[in-house]
Amino acid sequence: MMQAVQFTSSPVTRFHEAPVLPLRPSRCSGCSMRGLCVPSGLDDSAMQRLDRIMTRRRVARGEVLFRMGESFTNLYAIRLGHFKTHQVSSEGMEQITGFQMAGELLGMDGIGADRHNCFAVALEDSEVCEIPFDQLEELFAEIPTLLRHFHRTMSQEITREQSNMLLLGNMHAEQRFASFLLNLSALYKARGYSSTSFQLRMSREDIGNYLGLTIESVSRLLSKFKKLEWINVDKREIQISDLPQLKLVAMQPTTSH
Amino acid sequence: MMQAVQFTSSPVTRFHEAPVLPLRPSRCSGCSMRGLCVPSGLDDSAMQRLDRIMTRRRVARGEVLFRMGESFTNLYAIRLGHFKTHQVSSEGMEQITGFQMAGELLGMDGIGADRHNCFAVALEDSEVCEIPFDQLEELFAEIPTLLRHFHRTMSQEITREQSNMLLLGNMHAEQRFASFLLNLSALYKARGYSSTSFQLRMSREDIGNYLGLTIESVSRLLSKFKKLEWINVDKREIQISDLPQLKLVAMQPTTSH
DNA sequence: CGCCCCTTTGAACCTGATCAAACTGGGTGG
DNA sequence: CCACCCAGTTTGATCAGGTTCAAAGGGGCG
Repeated sequence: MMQAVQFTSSPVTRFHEAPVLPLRPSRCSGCSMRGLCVPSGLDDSAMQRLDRIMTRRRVARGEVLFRMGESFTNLYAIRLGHFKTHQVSSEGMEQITGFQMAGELLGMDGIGADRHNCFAVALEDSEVCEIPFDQLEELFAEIPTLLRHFHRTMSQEITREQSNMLLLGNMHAEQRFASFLLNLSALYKARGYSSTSFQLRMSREDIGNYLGLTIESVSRLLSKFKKLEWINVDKREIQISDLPQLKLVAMQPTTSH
Repeated sequence: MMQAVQFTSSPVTRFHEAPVLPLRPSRCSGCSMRGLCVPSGLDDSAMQRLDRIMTRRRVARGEVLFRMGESFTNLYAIRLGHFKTHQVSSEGMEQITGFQMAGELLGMDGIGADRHNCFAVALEDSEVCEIPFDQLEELFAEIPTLLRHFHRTMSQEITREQSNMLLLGNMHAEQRFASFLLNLSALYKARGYSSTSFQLRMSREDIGNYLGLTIESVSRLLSKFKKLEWINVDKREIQISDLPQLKLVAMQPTTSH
C-alpha cells in the first residue's frame, strides 16, 4: 500500500538527516535514473565527461529552481523528487504546464530566448543535476548519441504538450481527470513503482490548475471516482482500483465540438 | 486593404500557372524566409551544403504533408503558404495543435519516437523544403550555428505550446479569440505584412477546434467584435481596427480558477 | 487546545455547448 | 441563365457542465 510512497523519505535522502557532503561531481553511473536523461548505451569515457560538467544540487520543497524571465544558463536533470513548472501571463494568469519527476529534464523552454519561460518549483525535497548548457553543447560535438538523445527528449516534450492541448481543448472534466491519473500511473510504472498505488505530490489546487478545472471540481471528481470505487483516496494517497474503467472514461468520446 | 492577402496568388506561385520545373535544389539564398528556418549569419559554403540535402516540394491545398503514425524521416521548412497540424486521439477526438506559416519548421514532434505524432495539412497551395533528418544531423556536426538555431527553434516550439496551454486552461472564449487574432497579427508583422489586415487561412471550424470552442462560438465572437468595431470581417478577410482594445480583452484577468 | 490551511460539500448561477433553422456564395446541371 | 444544391457560416433558443459563492469539515502544528 505504501511501496511507491517512500520516494523522499528513505533515510538517505531526507534533507534534515543527510550530512552536508560535497555533492560534486554527480556520477551518472550511480544514478538510478540514468537511461532517462542520458542515452542508455553511453560508454564510460562519455559518462565521465558528462559527470565532469554537472553539479549535483539540492532543492528544498517549495524552492524555485528557476524563474520565468531569468536568464538561461543551465538545464536540470531531476535525480530525485518532483517538480512543477508553471507560466504566468502578464496579467497574472497562472498555468501549470507540467509535473516532472526523476529522470526528466527541466529548462528546455529557456533555450529559445536565452531566458527561462516558466517557473520550476520543487514539490518536495529534491535533487537535480545542474548542467551548464554551453558545456553540454560542447559535449554534443564529441558524443553524437548524446545529441541524438537530447533531440528526442525535446521532441517528446513537444509531443507531451500537444497531448495536453488535446486534453484541455477537447475533454470534459471527468476525462481530463481520468487521463491525469492514468498518466501518473504510467510514469510510475515506467520507473519501477506501483502503477496502482502512489502519492499525489501536488495539491488539489495544482491539479485543478493543470487540468483547467477549479479546485472544487477536482475535489468532486475525487469523491465521485471514490464512490464509484474506481479509486481509493485518502489525502494525497491514492490507489487505482479499476484501471480499465478509468481508461474507458478517459477515452469516452465527447459528443464533441 | 489587400496587401497581406496576395501571399499565394502572385503569378509565379499559382500552381496551375507555374511551369513544371525541376525544383531541386532549394536554394536558401533566394528564399525570403531564410533567417527564420536557418540562422542568419550562415556563410555561403554552409548554405550550399544545406541546399544540397533539401528538396523543394509543392503541397496542394488540403494535401497531407505527413500523417500521425507515419515513420519520421524528414523535417519540412515552409517556404510559402500555410499549414495546420492536428492530433487525433485513439477515440477520434481531434485537436489542432497549431497553424504554421512561411519560415516555420514542421515535423519536430516526430524525432522523439521516429514516428510523426500529428498530421500536417496544407491550408492552401504551399511549398516546403523537405529536409532528411539524418542528413541534417550530419550537418549539425559541421555547422554548429545550425545546431544552435535548431535547438532554439525546438525550444520556441515548446514555449509556444506552453502558451497555448495557458490559453486553453485559463482563458475565456473572448480572451482566447482576441489572443488568437493578436497572435496572427504579430506573426504577419514579423514577416513584413500588415499587422492589421490579413486573411484567415483556416475555416471557422479550424479556429474553433484550435481554441477549444465550437464553431458557433467563434462565429458569435466574430460578430460581436465586429459590432463593437474592434475588427471588420468579411468571409476570411479580416481587418483589426482597434488593436489596443483587443490587447485589453486578451489580457483581461479572469476572476479565474 | 485552538488556529490555519487545505479540502469537501452544497446551492445558485453563467458561460459556452447543443440543437435547430436560416442565410450565404459558389459551383453544377438543366 | 436560372434553379438547385451544398458546404460553410450566422443567428436564435434552450440546456448543462463546471464555476462561483458560501459554509462546514478535517488534520497538522505551534
